[in-house]
Formats: sequence, structure tokens, C-alpha cells
Amino acid sequence: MEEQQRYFSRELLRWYLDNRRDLPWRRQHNAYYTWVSEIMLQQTRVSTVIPYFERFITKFPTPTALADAPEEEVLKAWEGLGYYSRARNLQAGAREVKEKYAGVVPNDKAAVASLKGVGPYTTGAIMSIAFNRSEPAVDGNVMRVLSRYFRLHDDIAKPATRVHIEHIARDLIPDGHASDFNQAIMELGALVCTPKSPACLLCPVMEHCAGRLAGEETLLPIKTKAKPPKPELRYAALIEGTGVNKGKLLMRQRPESGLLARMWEMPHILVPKQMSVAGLPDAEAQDMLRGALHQEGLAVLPMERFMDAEHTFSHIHWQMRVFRCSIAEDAAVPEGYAFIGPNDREEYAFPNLFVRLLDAYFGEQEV
DNA sequence: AATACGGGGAA
DNA sequence: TTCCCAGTATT
Repeated sequence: MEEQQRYFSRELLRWYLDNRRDLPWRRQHNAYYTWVSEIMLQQTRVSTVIPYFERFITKFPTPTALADAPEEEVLKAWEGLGYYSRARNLQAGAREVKEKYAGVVPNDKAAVASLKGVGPYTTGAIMSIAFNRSEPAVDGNVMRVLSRYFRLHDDIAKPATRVHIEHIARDLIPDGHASDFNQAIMELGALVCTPKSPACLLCPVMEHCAGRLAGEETLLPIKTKAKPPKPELRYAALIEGTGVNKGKLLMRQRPESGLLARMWEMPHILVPKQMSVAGLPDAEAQDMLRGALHQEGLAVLPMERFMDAEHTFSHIHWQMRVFRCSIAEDAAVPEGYAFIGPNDREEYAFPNLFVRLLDAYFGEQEV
């Protein structure tokens, strides 16, 4: 092994012992905590995850507790965290651990890798962090740190690059220190070797960092840009209940799979692209909304514009125009719809966009 | 190999 | 605004 590599592993480990953050999932050694935290941390910042992790572990302290919980409760605990299939996959994994491994996360790479929602990174993270096994755990941090340190010009957006860097990372793990080393390299990426302006002068391995020595620390890593989100115009119906449903809004549950699976939303329609370019007059928009909802067995009458709202997902940009609608007190409500009041909100999981709309509506009612 | 899949924080 | 974050599943 080259001196540049031994130096990296030695100095990084030394640095980590002094700079390790005190995080909830590091307070005690528990493979389930490692698993839950790693799933939550996928594409999600540490500061965002911390409160979710605390609540989640309090509510579901063991794999068996998670396995036995109602699915809606798990989804509600995930509300606002995003990538909601993670919640369902995690619970599916917990059920498998309960059934096949007596509720204990197995110290077995193949078994862990086969759990739902656990890919190459998370497999390596669980095996190394929880069981101190010498497996690489290559995430965005690790690709950035190693791209800079070894001055790799491969496009980290390409799957083949992750595989390449996994081999490099595996060779760097000091015998018997996989857990600390893998956390150390990610910690360095999060605290020092940051994406925009890396703090090279604070870096424990700057002396032999090829990227920095070449003056390329801000050029690396190479990453092709993602394409911009596709714009979509949507018309939504804010349907106020009357009689026994006074003070409540009619909401519906999204399908089992796809975007925001099984979460609750305001009934709405996608406006065909041709008509959405210039937008429609309110009268025509309301007529389109009324007709589309009628097709679904919902007889409502759009009355006036309530508000506009926008939301950007990774790949779609929603521009939503919300119309206040009236509905007859004895009107039929199709399967999957429910009247939800301010006191019922804890029973249902909503995507961020509809949390904002509900806040706007119920906030207005209080005043 | 490309695309679907959320949301928020930092610069 | 832009980037991108302790990625995975599906196609």
C-alpha cells in the first residue's frame, strides 16, 4: 500500500476521535438504531433527521415494535421527511427481521443487503458501523472526499464510479477499525471537505491531498448536472364540509405506489400541457375541475379562487391553483375520501405542500 | 444507463 | 436561484 493511503487512514482516524459529533444514533451501540438512522439519512441532512430519529425510536424502539405497528402510524412518523417508500420498506424490513431473525438485526452481509430499502451504501454502513465489519460505505461524502484526495476525474453521477470508489474505500479501512473509519470519512465530508468551499486548512489529510495539491479542490468531484423539474399546472378543490362536516375539508388518499404513495391530499387534477402553457380563465378552470371530479363520483361546485401554491419535487414542479368549492351535505363521497378537521390531522399523513395549504385554511378559520 | 422518488438548508 | 445531501428501486 502506498504511503499516501496509509497516511490518509491513520490521520483521518486520529482526527475523528477528536471531532466526532454527538449524534442520537451514536449514543449507544444498537444495530437497529444504525439501520433506522441510515435509512433516514439517505439524501437527507443530519440536522433534519435528528428530531425524526428521536420520535421514531421512542415510538418504535425495536424491530419488533416497528413490525407490529399499523402502517399509517409509520407513515405519519415519516411525514415531512420525504422519500416515503423508505418508511414502508423499513417496516417491511423490520417484519422480515422479526420473522426470520427473531427480531435481531443479523450480523450477515447477505441477509442485511436483502432487506427492503437497503442498497449497497446502507449494507456497508450497517455492517461496518454496527458490526465493525470491513465493508465500504460509499455515499456522496465519500465520493467527494476520495475524488479530491486521489484526484479522480470520474463523473460521480455514474453508477460505475461508485463501484470504482468502493474498491478504493475498501482498501483504506484499517484492520479492526471499519466502524470508526467509515464514520470518519463521512464526518470529514460533512464538516471539512464540504461541497462548495472545503476547509482545506483544517483538513487532517491536506498534506497528501492530490486534488488540493493540483489546485482542483473546488473543481472536484466531477458531476453532471441533473435536468430541471418538469412543470405541471394543477387545479385543486378545497371542499368545505357542511352540517356534521362543518369546519372540515374533504381530502383523499393517494394510490398505493408512485409519487407520495398512500399520503393524503386535496382532490386535484392535472391540467393538460397544451392548456397549461398560457393558463385558463377561472371560469373555464373551474368547469374543468368540476367535470373531472364528477367523473370520479364527486359532485362539487367550484366557487372562487382560494390561493395559489407551488411545490418542487426532485423531478416535477407543481403549480397549484386552489378553488374553494361547495358540496351538498348529503353528497356521496367516493372510496378513499374523508372529511378531515383540524383535530383529525394527526390521524393522516400529508405531504409538505398540503400541510401548508391546511395550515393556511385552518389558520384562517381561527381568525 | 436513465429515471422516479421529497424536502430543506447552505451559499 | 443552485446545489446536493450518510441512496434505492425500477425500467
